[in-house]
Amino acid sequence: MTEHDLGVLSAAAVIVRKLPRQRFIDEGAEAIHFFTMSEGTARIFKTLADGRQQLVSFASRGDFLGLAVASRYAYSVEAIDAVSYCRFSRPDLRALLRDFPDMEKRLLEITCHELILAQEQMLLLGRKSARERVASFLILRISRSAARGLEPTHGIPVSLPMTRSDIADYLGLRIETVSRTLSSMKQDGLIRSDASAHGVLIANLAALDACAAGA
Amino acid sequence: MTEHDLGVLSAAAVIVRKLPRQRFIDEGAEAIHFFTMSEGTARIFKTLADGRQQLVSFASRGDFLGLAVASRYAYSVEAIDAVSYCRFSRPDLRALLRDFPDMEKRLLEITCHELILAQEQMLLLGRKSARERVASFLILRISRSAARGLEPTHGIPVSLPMTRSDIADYLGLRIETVSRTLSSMKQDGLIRSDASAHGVLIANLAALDACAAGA
DNA sequence: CGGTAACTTGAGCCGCTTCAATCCGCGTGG
DNA sequence: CCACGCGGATTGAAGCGGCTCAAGTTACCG
Repeated sequence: MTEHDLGVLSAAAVIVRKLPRQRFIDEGAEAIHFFTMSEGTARIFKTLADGRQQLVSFASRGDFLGLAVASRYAYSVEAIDAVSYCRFSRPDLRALLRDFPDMEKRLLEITCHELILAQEQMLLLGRKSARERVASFLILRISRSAARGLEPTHGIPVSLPMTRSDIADYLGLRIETVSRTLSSMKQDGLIRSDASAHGVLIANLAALDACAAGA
Repeated sequence: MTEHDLGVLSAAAVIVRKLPRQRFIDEGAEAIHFFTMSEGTARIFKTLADGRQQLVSFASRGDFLGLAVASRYAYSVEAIDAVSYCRFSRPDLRALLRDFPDMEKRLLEITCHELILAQEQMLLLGRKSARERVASFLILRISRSAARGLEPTHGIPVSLPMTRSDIADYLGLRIETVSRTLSSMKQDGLIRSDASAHGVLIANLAALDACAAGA
């Protein structure tokens, strides 16, 4: 979603702020609203009866939430850090799509792109080993991390603002496995520690890439 | 996709037939065409370098193939049984969308629905046990199997036209695990054998449902 | 500094995979 | 009509990758 679209949308929408851990979409609830993220990061996830969770994706600025063909939300969404978003009703969305026909095309493009990402994630969840999953995740995160003044001597910086628990729920692993895998990758010189646990430096991108691809 | 849409599309398209095992979309190839399935069943899948496969979905009559935001196909597609489909070029699709504006809305709806299915599958692949996966799969197949003259005394018939290998690749398991799980479900009275390996009868839907939901 | 939540590390276990041996169904040809 | 062959399915035994349970360690915040 472009900055221009966001502008148009926010004019018709209510702006809402949420603190970390607050939930603002509930899987199975009546789908009344649509949302576009304008600040922060949120976790989109599904839950099984006994509490097992699968994180379907991370949402950040520009992402579209509240997707539902039937009248109920297909997933829950919680703020990871401080989040703000635009909220608008289904009738308002319909009006917007009428007034800005290009937006429908864009919406289709976005949804197709999400579907492709979802399929890539199915490959990861169904067929990749723990190490391959973590490698894939780190590579995915490169684009999300501002590469300001990159210094190849130390490695490509990757920020991991979410907890290990979020990463584990995203990769279909347990937190211990994520932690162990990161340690083992440090051992093998693939990555290096950044300050704190919420960031790493990629020391050997080629090797990490090969690992992510399943080689 | 409705029968009416299929009619409109087939008027502008080339109709092609494929025999079992023939591939007609190649992951990574230039995405020149779009496709709509008109007969048979196909496997949509992604592949890793060493041959591991993840089946992303089964395609049958009315399903839309060739999705690609970038210019390359995101997955491969192969015929499972005898398949026929309509093929048309991207410019033709654009013309169709111009001439039938409602089709874009429908395309968006279809894609949203696929995305929701994909997310459900992520939950399955990331968090469900083998038994829960097979239970989920059988329940999913109920709707695909014509429930002609259902006889609750013998169980709800479910047809499994694909091989165990396809099921395994869809569920992120090995064929041996699928086979063992089905046997164990028979043992436990959840399902019964139909004639041949390509069909079962669901004997205890409630229990199977509970299992699929992770209870 | 104290307390808590997040992260790391270790040891043992379990579910799924791997490897291997049948078994079954079906089409083919003698 | 039956023997044969072949691909798919089933079953068995052993191994291993990721999970579970548990004990530290570190980072963060009052």
